[in-house]
Amino acid sequence: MAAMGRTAGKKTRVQRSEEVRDALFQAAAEVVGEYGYIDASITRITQRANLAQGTFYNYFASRQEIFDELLPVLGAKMLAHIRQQASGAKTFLEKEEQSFRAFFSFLKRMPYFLRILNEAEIFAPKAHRQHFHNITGGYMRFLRNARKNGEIANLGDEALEPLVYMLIATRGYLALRYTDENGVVNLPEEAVRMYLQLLAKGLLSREPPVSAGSGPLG
Amino acid sequence: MAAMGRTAGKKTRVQRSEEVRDALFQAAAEVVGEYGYIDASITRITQRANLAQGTFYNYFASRQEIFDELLPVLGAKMLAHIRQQASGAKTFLEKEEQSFRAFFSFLKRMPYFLRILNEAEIFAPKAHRQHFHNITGGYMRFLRNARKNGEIANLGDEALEPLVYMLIATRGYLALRYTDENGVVNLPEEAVRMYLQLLAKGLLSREPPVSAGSGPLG
Amino acid sequence: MAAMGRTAGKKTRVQRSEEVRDALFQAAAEVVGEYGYIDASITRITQRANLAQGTFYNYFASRQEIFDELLPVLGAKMLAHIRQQASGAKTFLEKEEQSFRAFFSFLKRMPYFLRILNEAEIFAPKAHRQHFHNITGGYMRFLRNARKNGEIANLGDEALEPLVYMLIATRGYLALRYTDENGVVNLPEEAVRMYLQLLAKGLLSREPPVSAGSGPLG
Amino acid sequence: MAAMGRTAGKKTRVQRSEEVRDALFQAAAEVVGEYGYIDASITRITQRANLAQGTFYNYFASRQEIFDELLPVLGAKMLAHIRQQASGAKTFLEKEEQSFRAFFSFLKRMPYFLRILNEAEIFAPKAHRQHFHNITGGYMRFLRNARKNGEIANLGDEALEPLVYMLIATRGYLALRYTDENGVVNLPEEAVRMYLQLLAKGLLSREPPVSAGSGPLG
DNA sequence: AATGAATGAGGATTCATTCAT
DNA sequence: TATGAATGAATCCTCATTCAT
Repeated sequence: MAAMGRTAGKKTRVQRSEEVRDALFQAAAEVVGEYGYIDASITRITQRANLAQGTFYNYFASRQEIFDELLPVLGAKMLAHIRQQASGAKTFLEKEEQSFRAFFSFLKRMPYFLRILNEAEIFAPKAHRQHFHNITGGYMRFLRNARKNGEIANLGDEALEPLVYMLIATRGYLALRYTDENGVVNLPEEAVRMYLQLLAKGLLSREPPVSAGSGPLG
Repeated sequence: MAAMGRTAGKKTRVQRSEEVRDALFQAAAEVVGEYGYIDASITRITQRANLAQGTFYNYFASRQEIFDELLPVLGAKMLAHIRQQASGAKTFLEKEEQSFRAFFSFLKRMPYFLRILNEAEIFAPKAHRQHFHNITGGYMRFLRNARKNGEIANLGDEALEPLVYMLIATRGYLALRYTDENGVVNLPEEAVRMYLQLLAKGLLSREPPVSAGSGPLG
Repeated sequence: MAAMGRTAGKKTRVQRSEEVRDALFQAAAEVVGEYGYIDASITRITQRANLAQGTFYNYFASRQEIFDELLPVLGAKMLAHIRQQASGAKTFLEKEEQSFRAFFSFLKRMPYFLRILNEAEIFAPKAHRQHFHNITGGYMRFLRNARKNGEIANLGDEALEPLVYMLIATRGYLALRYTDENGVVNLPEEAVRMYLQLLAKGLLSREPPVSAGSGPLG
Repeated sequence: MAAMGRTAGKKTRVQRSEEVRDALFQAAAEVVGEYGYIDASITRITQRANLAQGTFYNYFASRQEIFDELLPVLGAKMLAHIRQQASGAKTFLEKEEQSFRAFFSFLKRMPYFLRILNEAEIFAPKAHRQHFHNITGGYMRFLRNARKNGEIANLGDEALEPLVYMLIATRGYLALRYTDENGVVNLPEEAVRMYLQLLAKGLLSREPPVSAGSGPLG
């Protein structure tokens, strides 16, 4: 009995501890998503978690520490979501489309992720670098594979890397562009089509041009 | 002669005033470039400009005011630079290349611009929106023109807009990627080629694929 | 017992909190009394209370907030004191005398009250208005009562109101007049007599005048 | 001719100097009247006078200096006005009435005076003391005279002095009471009557009282 | 482990005053 | 003498972090 009680107690204690930590984490994610890192004060975070200020420091050494944890944890969830969504795709383009769409469906489910991701570059640069490393690494592997399979042009790794950045950049900016004031993202189909067409065929028409005007920012 | 003297004297007064304002502006740009908006304190800015703290408030009503001025002013310089660099290009692709390269050569000349631009989204959101509006507007016009001339595929405006975001996003992320710890940007030629190839032909090989592996983030 | 202990512990926590708040309040009252609102900086107040500056903001949202609290709290004490002192009086004139004297004996006990009261008109206008409202309201009721009882002349409320202002004004100015450089008030008996005589009989002699000189400010 | 010119020039210069000084003084009076001493910044004062900030210090050694000058100068004007208005009165009570009314008619003409007067106690205490000394001195002489003439009761100077304070206090508070939010004073006739009745006969009814209620602030 | 009060460094801003022109 | 820019001291307030209970 006593043993059981102790065991149960210990378990409960660890569990409880994890629950508190999770509550803080979740609160931090929401608060950062709503107010941005800059206004994500310990007060706000602990209030949202229904805890006292001091409790925070039983679980995280500093404000920065929880900031640095946000992106890795949520980024992993994002990757898992995307993988799962894209798992059924066959061809290179199909996979691209599925994972492209999955990124946006993830944002729909976790509206605060976009802000956490964007602002991390400034407020959690280390975490941001790490996240990018993960993302680009995975993407590189995917492209190398497609290259090996002859699905995409035979490009060197030096070309593939900037390409990866382009594709990731694209997702981020489009998300920003199509997020409304309530933080809800709504990607138009045209954008998906355009993205895929760019990948598939580029932009140029097959017809000879008529004449040239001014430049892109001209 | 007396008139000249007076004029000269008055000019000097106004001139000095402008010089001080410019010094503050320049100091702010550098400090924000180095430390980010968040750590760009009035103390730092005025110290760098060799002025007393109070002097700042003779020229700007608040810290936010100078923050809000940074991007518009420097953004205009960027546009001027790009236009000038791309002025000789003839075809759509040439213009894209020139202005693409010009963006990076501008960053070489003004290393602090990138950080000012990136962080403005958070710290000077109004200015950032305006800047984006300018940039995307110009880009749209350019693409419409190319479309009219038959240089690019006949896409609707609903497709053009996401495209613009993709292209701008690309520049920003590549700049980030190829900026070293000293803030110096160094874009490899491979990246330029890749960018242009994507625009010109897309990614797909003309050969039939062998098989498909995992997805892009897989 | 455990319950008692817990209760006691909790009490102590709350108690200490109240002690600190009181210490800040008391310090603020003294500092304002000595230096005036304008020079009652947070630094001075917290130093006098032996607390860190930041502690102030755990108890008051702003400097103005504590300023706004000074008069209501001390004003209530003044009223309590006066009521208590005047409780034994029977006739209208006795009551007037007792409460008149009580005002000054209160100032003896709380030398800083006078300055807090006077300057509140400028630095805590809302509180000052409220205080005046309280005071004049009570005075009006008192006078109406005396009127009903036939103790004083049968005057309309339109006459009573300015009268109330006259009587209150009198107290304030006499306090000012008879406060020395150390902030100690010392009302001469002659002043009390004069005050009561004015109320009782007015100024005029019952003899016919000889002749008239210049005016009051002549 | 040259001599005349020089003389004229010199005169003009002195005149001009005085004009500027007056303009600053007038501006200060208005600004203090509108915003209070605390918000009467050099910037505001000089702006209202259409002069540069620095010009102020050619005429006054400090902000405090002009503050200290406000009340003496305007106070003298007030006295002159009252004397003039009350010059025709014959009896003690007539003189009181006339000068009482004159105080309020002066405030009508110079709405900013009341605030300057009231706040001077805090922001120009020396000037305020001096002003009070002047006022009370004149009032004392007036009362002594009336006493000598047998117009008022035969009171000692020790009684007369508090009396003076009561009467002056009365004016100040009634002015405050009957000034509307636009700074316009409007004294009801009832207040004048009450004031004069108090002086003439006091408050008490000639009838025996019925019973006694609570005290004045009870 | 939870609490929440105490701390104090740090930063923006104001404004009287100085001073070179 | 008029100007107005430069100065820097002074002050309120915020908030991450510490620590006693």
